[in-house]
This record gives sequence, structure tokens and C-alpha cells, in this order.
Amino acid sequence: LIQDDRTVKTNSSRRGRPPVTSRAEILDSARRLIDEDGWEKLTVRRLARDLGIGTATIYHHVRDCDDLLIQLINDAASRYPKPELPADPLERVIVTALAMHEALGVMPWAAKVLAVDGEGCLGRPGEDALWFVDVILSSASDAGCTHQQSGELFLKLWYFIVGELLVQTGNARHGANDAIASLGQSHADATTHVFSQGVRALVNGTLDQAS
Amino acid sequence: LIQDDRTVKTNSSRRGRPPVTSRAEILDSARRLIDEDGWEKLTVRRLARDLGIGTATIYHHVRDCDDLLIQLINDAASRYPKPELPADPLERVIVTALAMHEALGVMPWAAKVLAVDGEGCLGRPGEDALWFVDVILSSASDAGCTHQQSGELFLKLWYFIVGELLVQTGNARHGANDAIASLGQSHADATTHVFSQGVRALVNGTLDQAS
DNA sequence: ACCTGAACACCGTTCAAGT
DNA sequence: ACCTGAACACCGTTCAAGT
Repeated sequence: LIQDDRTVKTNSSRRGRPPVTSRAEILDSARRLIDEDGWEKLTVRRLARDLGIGTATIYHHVRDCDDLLIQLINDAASRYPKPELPADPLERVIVTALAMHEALGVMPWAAKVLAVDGEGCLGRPGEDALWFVDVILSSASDAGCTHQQSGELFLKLWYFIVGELLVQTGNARHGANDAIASLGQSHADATTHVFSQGVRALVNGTLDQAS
Repeated sequence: LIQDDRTVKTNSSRRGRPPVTSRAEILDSARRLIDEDGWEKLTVRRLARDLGIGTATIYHHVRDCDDLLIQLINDAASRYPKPELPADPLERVIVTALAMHEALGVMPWAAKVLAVDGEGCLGRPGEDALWFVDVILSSASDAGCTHQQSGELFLKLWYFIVGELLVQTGNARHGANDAIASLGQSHADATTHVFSQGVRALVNGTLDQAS
């Protein structure tokens, strides 16, 4: 049922001891453990126990603990539907930045991992995450930015996205923060609003400086 | 020499077993260990070994491992010289945000801790970190922002500051990132420039939206 | 081929007992 | 008063041996 990967492998090469698990099963299990107990409780040993396999077996499918988290992020990013892009290049930058934030938002702990292993995840060619980077850079060019200005704008947006995720992860753990709590709207609405206003401010403010 | 705290304590109440260490010694040792081996290598056990004391003794001075890091951050923030504030309120917001970033910059790992224990560090009344928050909020008001707009502007700046620190910490560990590497200037100059331009863009962009 | 128990070298935290 | 060894309940990672 869930073990199709295993079956396929066993069929295609019928010699040797059959695998007891697959990359897909490991990622599924990890996802479930994370939203049951939080990402900081995910350990290789716990994951193996959950799957009912030996601890060392995990290391046949992932290089180490960080690699597991990065695979999870790339997996989520590739599942995320790419947004419709507006014709206006500036609007395109904004929409893509918001989509990038939303794609990462399903795993807020991603910020911590991405920052530690930074371009290890975003910068590898062929990864889906790279799509967001490309669209933002080329749209900025279309809006009249030089190569350098586009790079700087992306970097600023990246700081903002990562920072928002990081703060959100923290607040989730120990109650809402004061600045947000004092606003009249619901928590989720308020943070989304502040975030998108910030992205707009960053884009417009940067382009005003350039001209 | 470094053990004045201990001596003072021993003199003022001469009964009972004398302390073998003090909060100041613990913080000093932690600081040294961090910039020798990196903050992720700092452990309670290593710290105790470095001080030549029992592991459990550490827990007389700090509640737990996170508390130690937070004390370190607050200590650094309180040491940081407060910047001269310009008359123009908008400029005051910018200068204070840059100073806040610089104060935290001596401990880039602070971003991770602050995000996890968020307002636990920034929000406690009486802490020096609160000064930065107050100045930014009141300066934004002086510039014509409503209470809510000031709060939102601070939050945006906080996202940006935290994000920049987080990305910088990550890049330090595994080589410069591509966007920055492609710029003509030195690494440090380039990142400082991008950061301060971003703060300006955020402030100006936000105020343009308001009017 | 693929899996695993056991081992290695660590963690944070607590607490009864020692000085 | 203050300190601490030893214990508890964990970690990540490796590798020789097993199936």
C-alpha cells in the first residue's frame, strides 16, 4: 500500500535481502512525527523506532540528520503549486516572494535549517527552490534593475522571508508577541498583512533608491 | 583577579562553603568557548570542564542552556554603546535599527536563540534590548505613524534584522553565497551596504504606503 | 544487497550525599 | 551554603557481523 517503492525495487532486482523501507516512507514518517511532536523532537533514533527498523538503516537513505530535513523541505517546495505570474514585472517579484514564503510556511522550522545549510538547499541547480530565485531575479531585470540590483533585491527579500519564518516559529512555541497581539485583527490575518506590506515596501523602496 | 564576585560573596557572608565560581566567570568562559569552537559546540558539560567545576554547579547560576545564551545576549546588548540619535524621526528609526543589528551582530547566533525565545529576551521590561524597541516605536510616532503603524514597522524591521543575522551565520559556516559573491566589493562592505539599503527601503516604502 | 545490534562518544538535567 | 558524582534518559553516527 504505502510501500510501493519497496515493492518496485524488489521486483526489478530480485536478488539480495529486500529493503524494509524506502525514502518515501522515511519522509512520510518524518513529516508525521514533526507535526505530532514538533521538529525539534525529530531524531534519527525516534524515526527508526517509529518505522520499526534498525537505527542504522536510516543512514542508507539519508546522509545525516540535516540531510533529512533538507529533503523534506525540497519535497514540500516541489509539491507547492507555482503561482500565476502577473504581467507587470514588479508585481511578479512581489507575487513570487509571497509564494516562496508560503511554500516554506508549511514548515516554519525550514528557516533554521535553510540558514544553516543556506544555499545548499536554495542554490543547487535543478532543485525546485531555484525556480523562485530565477523568477525574482529575471523579473527584477525586466523592471529595469541591473544584475547587481536584482541580486541585492533578492537578498533583501530573502532576509525578510527568513526572518518572518523564524519569528513565527518562535512565537508559535511560547505565545503571541506583543506588537502583533496589540493589533485588532486575527493573529494569522495580521501577520500575513504585515508580511505582504513589508515585501511591497521593500520592493518599492528599493526601486525608488535606484531611480 | 577575574574572581572578584567570588571574593565579594565570601567576604560579605563568611559562613558555609565558598563558591567556586560566579555568574561573571561563567559568562566569560562561555564567550571564550563560543569564539574558539563556535556556539553550537557550547555545552553545559564542556563549560563546567573548562571552568574545572562540577557540571551541576552551572545550574546554580543559570536555569538551563537557553538561559545561558540569553544572558550572554543581554550582556552584550547592555555593553553596546547607544548611538547618537539624529533629529529627523525617520533617520532616527534607521539609525536605531542599524545599531540594533550591530549590537546583535557580535553574536550572530543570537538570531536563532531570540527567535526561539523571542520576546523572552526583547520584551522583558528593564532589559537594555528594550531601549532599541522603544526608540524605534516612538520615533515612528514622531514621524506621523499611528500606534499600529509603528508596531508594524518595528515588526518588519525586526524580521529583516533577524533574517540578515540568520543568513550571515549560515554563510559563515560554509562559504559565501552566490548573490553576494558576485558583487564587486568586499564581502563585509557588500553585506553592510545591502542591509542598510534594505532598512531604508523598508522604512521609506512603509511610509509611502501610509500616505 | 541490505539490514542491524552494539559500541563509541557524547548530550541536558536532577538529586542525594558530601564538605 | 554551596558543591558534586553518579544516575537517568536520551542523542548522532559507525561498522562488523548477520540474513
